[in-house]
Amino acid sequence: MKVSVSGCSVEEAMRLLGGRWRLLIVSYLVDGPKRFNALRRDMPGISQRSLTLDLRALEESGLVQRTVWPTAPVRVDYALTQDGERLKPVVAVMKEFGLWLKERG
Amino acid sequence: MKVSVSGCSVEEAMRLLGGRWRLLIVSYLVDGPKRFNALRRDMPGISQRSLTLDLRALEESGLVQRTVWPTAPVRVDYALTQDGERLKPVVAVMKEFGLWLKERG
DNA sequence: CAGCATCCTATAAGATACTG
DNA sequence: CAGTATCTTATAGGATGCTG
Repeated sequence: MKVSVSGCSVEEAMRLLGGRWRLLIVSYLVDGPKRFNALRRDMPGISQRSLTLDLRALEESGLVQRTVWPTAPVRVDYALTQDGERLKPVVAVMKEFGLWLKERG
Repeated sequence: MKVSVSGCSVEEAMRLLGGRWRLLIVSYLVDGPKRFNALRRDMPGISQRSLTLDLRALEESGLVQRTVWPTAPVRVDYALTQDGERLKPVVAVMKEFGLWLKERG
C-alpha cells in the first residue's frame, strides 16, 4: 500500500479507524472493560479472527489495554487506555450520525 | 456480505463512511463545492476510479450533490447536501483526533 | 475536463478446525 | 475462555488506456 503523502489528519485517523469493526469495538469499551467473548456477543456479525486482529491493532496503537488475569481458565479483558479515551467524542458523533441515518432510512 | 443484525448505529455509520477515502472527500467539501479534478489534487493518493466510485456512493446516499454545468468542456462539481452537512461534526472530530494522533506520533 | 472500461493487486473479513 | 492456524471469499483500491 502506498504511504500517505499528504499526511492529512483525517486520512491518518481513517487509516486507523476506517475498518468495518474498529470503532464499533471501541464503542463497546466506552463504558468500561470487557472480556473477549462479551465483545463477541455484542457484535454477532464479527468473526473471532477479525475481533482478535482489530483488538491487536488497537492495542498496538496504544488505544486499548489488554489484561490477562491469571485464573483458570484464563480471563482476558480489554479496556480503553487514557489515549483511547480520546476516541469517545469520535464514537459519540458517529453514533449520533448513525442514528440519524437509520431514522432517515 | 452479511447484513447487519444488531443494527447498531455506529456500525451503520461506518458501513457508509468506513472506507479509506470517503470521509476525507467529505472533509474537502465542507468549505464549499469542488470540481472533480480539484478533489484529485487535494488527494494525491487516490485513484480516479476510487474517487468516482466514492463520490457516486456519497451521492447515492444523498450526502453529496453532483452538478453538471453545460459548458464545453463539461464542468462538474460536488457539494454537500443539507443532509451531508450533518457530517461536519464527524469530520471535525475525526480531524481533531487525527491531529492528536500525528502529534503523539 | 470528467470520466468509463478493463484488468489486476492488496487488504479485509469470514469459515472451519484445533489448542493451552 | 480466549485464542491460533489455515484456507477461502469479498471488497477496496490501483494502473492503464480510451472517450464525449
